[in-house]
Amino acid sequence: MNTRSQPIDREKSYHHGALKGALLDAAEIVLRRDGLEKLTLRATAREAGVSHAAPKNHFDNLTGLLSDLAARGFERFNAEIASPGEAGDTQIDPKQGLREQGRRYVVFAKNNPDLFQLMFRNTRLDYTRSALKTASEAAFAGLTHGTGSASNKLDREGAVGVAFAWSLVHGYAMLMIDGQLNTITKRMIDEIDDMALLDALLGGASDQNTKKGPD
Amino acid sequence: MNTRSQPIDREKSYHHGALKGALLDAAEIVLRRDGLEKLTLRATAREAGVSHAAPKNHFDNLTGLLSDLAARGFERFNAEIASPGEAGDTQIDPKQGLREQGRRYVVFAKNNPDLFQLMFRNTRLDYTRSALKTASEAAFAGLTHGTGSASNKLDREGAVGVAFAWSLVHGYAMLMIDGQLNTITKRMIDEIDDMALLDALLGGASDQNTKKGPD
DNA sequence: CAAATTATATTGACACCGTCAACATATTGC
DNA sequence: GCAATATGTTGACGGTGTCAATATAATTTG
Repeated sequence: MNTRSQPIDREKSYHHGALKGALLDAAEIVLRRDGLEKLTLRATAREAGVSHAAPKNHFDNLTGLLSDLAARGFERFNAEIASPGEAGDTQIDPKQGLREQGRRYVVFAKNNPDLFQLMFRNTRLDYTRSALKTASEAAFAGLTHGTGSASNKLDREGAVGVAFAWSLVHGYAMLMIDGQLNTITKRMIDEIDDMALLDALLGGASDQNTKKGPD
Repeated sequence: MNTRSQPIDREKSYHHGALKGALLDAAEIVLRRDGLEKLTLRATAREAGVSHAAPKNHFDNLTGLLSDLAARGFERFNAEIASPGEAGDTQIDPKQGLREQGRRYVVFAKNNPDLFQLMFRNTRLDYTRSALKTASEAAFAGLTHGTGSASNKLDREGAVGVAFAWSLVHGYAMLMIDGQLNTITKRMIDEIDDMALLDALLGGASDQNTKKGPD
């Protein structure tokens, strides 16, 4: 209770200060530690050390919390997916860039499986919420940009290209997360890593000894 | 509802007769009518007209009910996906057959979105349950068979082929179900149907006037 | 500076959920 | 007919989201 200097010291103050951010942090912890199923309003409040109804003031309801958390996810997603060559626009090979972007897509899903499912699973998400709306739209715009269709309008060929690339990596990520990909890798003569299979799948014949798996 | 001549008259009998099947039927109704989120043990029992704890005798817990329901889904899935040319083995063109199988995959997802998500979403499913185990294994075997890799063991090329085709259609189905595909179709100059886009995506240049949509 | 107002957090209640134990009833085997 | 078993019901528990009522902090206002 030694509150001094700063406006509030937290710890034991009735008011928490910036609770919204703290709740999102707490939700992220719960999501990563206990999984998407256990991510509840009350668990989040518990993790943040506040009462069970405190989140209502900041998120209205569960959908609000999940949506804002998904928005955070899309921001990270954007930062990680956007090819470094996109900012500087110094691409060596457009096809190679697309492969790299697809690889990052799957890596993100592998490293953040619960967050990934939260972001792309429709249920309990409100895409009209400003935070989620802007972040997700930026993500989708980035995807179309990555396939070469920079314009806002897509012709038939461009749409097919985007849908093709997106479906491929998204399906791979989902099958991988849900464990169904094992039904393939387990039947292989010489089992290989998830990411190695992805490289073989994306690369055509990019690299032969794709035995690396830097998670 | 006027069942007679049968062993029990239902309606008001304490024992229900074949409750397990009736519960699965009820669960299917709830799933289709109220969605996967609302599919609960109690809602199923309510729909079947029995007490809230009745399902426990037949399914142990919620996982049991969902798993058995998913098993039913995989059986229907198998019946619908397996190409008619597979039994008779009278395929015109293997590539054409694969396209047709992929199309059926997406059509199944479109017609049974909640069931599809139940089947392929890992959470709350127990794949070691005999019913689900056999049905799902049959489904996965059918998929590998469809891509030409009939053997139980997959070489590198075969595995890549299966993973490629599966990821493509699975991703498309998921993006379609979750509504994210709209971000593509809405940006198209001339908007087209989900299935038309799929045809263009799968077919390469199979058919030009793919405007049919027999749902 | 004190009072009024607003913002924020707590408490308690409600209906729903899955799950379990205790009980009641029907079916089956002897 | 009676015991044993299978099946269904009832009631309880702790968990959940959500809401209304309350309490407290922060801010504005006079």
